[in-house]
Amino acid sequence: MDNTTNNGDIEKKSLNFIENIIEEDIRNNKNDGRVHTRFPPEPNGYLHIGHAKSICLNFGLAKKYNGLCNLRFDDTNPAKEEVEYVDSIKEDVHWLGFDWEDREHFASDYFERLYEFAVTLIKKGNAFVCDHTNEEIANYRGTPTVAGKESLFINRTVEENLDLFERMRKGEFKDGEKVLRARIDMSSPNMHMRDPVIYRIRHVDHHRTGNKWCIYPMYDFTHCLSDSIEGITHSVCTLEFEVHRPLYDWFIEKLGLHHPQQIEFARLNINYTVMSKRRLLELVEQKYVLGWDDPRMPTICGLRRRGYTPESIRNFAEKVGVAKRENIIDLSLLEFCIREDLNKKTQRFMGVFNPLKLVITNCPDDFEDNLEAVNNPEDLSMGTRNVTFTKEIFIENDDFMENPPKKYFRLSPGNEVRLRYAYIVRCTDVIKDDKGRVVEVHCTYDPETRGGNTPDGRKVQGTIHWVSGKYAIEAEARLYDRLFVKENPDDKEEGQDYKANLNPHSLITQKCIVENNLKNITHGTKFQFERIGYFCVDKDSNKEKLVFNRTVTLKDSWSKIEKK
RNA sequence: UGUCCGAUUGUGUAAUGGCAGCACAGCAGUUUUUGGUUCUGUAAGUCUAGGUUCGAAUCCUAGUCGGACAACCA
Repeated sequence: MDNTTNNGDIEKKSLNFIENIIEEDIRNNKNDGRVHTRFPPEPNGYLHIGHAKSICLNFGLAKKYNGLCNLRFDDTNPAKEEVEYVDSIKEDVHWLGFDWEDREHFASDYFERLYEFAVTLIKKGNAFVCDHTNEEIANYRGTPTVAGKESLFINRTVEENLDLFERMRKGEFKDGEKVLRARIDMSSPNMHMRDPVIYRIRHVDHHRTGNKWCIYPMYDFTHCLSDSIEGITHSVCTLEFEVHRPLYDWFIEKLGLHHPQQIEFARLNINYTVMSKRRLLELVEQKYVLGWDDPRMPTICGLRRRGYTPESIRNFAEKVGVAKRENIIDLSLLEFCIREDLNKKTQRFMGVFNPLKLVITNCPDDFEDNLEAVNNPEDLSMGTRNVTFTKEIFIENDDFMENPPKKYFRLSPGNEVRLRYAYIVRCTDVIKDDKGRVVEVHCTYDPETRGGNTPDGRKVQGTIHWVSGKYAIEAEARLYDRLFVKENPDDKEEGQDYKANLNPHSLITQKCIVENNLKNITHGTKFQFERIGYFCVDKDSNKEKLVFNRTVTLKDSWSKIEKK
């Protein structure tokens, strides 16, 4: 793709290594220049942001090269798979913004054809039925440095194998009694080529085929053939499948089928979180989090509930790049992507999280003033709203200091501060309780500064947010932070596991008081509390009780200054 | 002590034998009725050793470091 820069030069946008391969294939008219990818999840868990990278890659490649991308469920292990997961996966892929149209496939749809392929392999002498136990097979396989030994059943005749395989299908044998194996090379340095099992007996109902089958094909056999059946051209997967590629190619070649090219890239990792299905499942099952969609989880549904947008995740997937090198992405990049998106899109509101009462002493008790507030300074077309100013208001506790350090721009005794969209006030008195804590601040307001303007041109450094004591409403805020305290959750003491690094403060629930314009806000709405962060309305929210999730804080350069 | 893969600023990612660039993070400023945003500037990198070449991050050799592989999981 060519981009024109400011000075009119044509700049070649750099390609990742997969795009390079594809463009080379197109130049060579391989597959008649067709590009067809697929996203092949196993429905045994919820999708996470690592899958999002793969989804964006596969669908993105198809789109970029005018090709197609299929959604295919790799559902060959009925013991672990459920419809619940199928549904959530479809929902998440759609939510991310991708459409597989009528190309929704299941490996289980191919069971009959896969069976026929296995029969062909047997007939060609490339597969045999083996009676060894699980344990024997493992022992015979050898180790990466020691060659394996051939199965005692490797020399069965084609007829015997055919008969046995058919009887396996008919259910004449118990689980584990027999398997079908590919006949390759027990001394291969690649463990996957040491006569791998391709069919096993499992008398278990499958979520789609019910009790039709009691033998199920293994991944290596199923995946390449499913790709081939669907006419996939580029089969993109993660690095750990690199050693499987010779097997992938072996099945395709032995059966003489359309040959997709498997290409491996490095999976996504992000610091301060975990990304394996096993661990995410563990966090859910052992109740370290509240569910798959807990906003602290790196799952797609968790990020969605947290307030992330599909655009921000797609942009993130773009920014992390695609390569073969192992990588750990800074969480700050993800945060950058969501801030960038929400900054442009969301309406601003004011809310106070740690309230301090502020009384305007020079106005009447029933003073009320409706002030105009800009909804989004980044997008004036989003209009304005009214906020009501009253004699008693609340400000953030942090926005007042009795003995402020240098460079503190907010309220302190004798000093002025601007109340956002309202007036400039000067602190005249501080009321304390018997323990010496500040419980109330008295100010005078300057009526000439309505709207926060300074007609006299005077400079007021600080602007703080506020809510009316009379009109503000209460809400629950759920403040989320990183799930783990360590960048690498595996960085742990001897004898502990990664869960010891769970952040005890990853969720803080607290009350806040917010402007009453938020009263009728609906589930899913995203907005910014000025000077605090981006929030969204949680699904637990209702008319009686508003619940807001903090998606991400605003960048906070004051905290850096403060530390110095 | 096997096979395969990888190694570029703190983190990612480009440069396809010809000026090591971009983003995030950092730092210093600018602008600002959000200590947000914007804009500007700045520091920081080719794992090591040989070789090929006029010229090497790129090609070759050896080493070092990291990862993957020994489910009837995917």
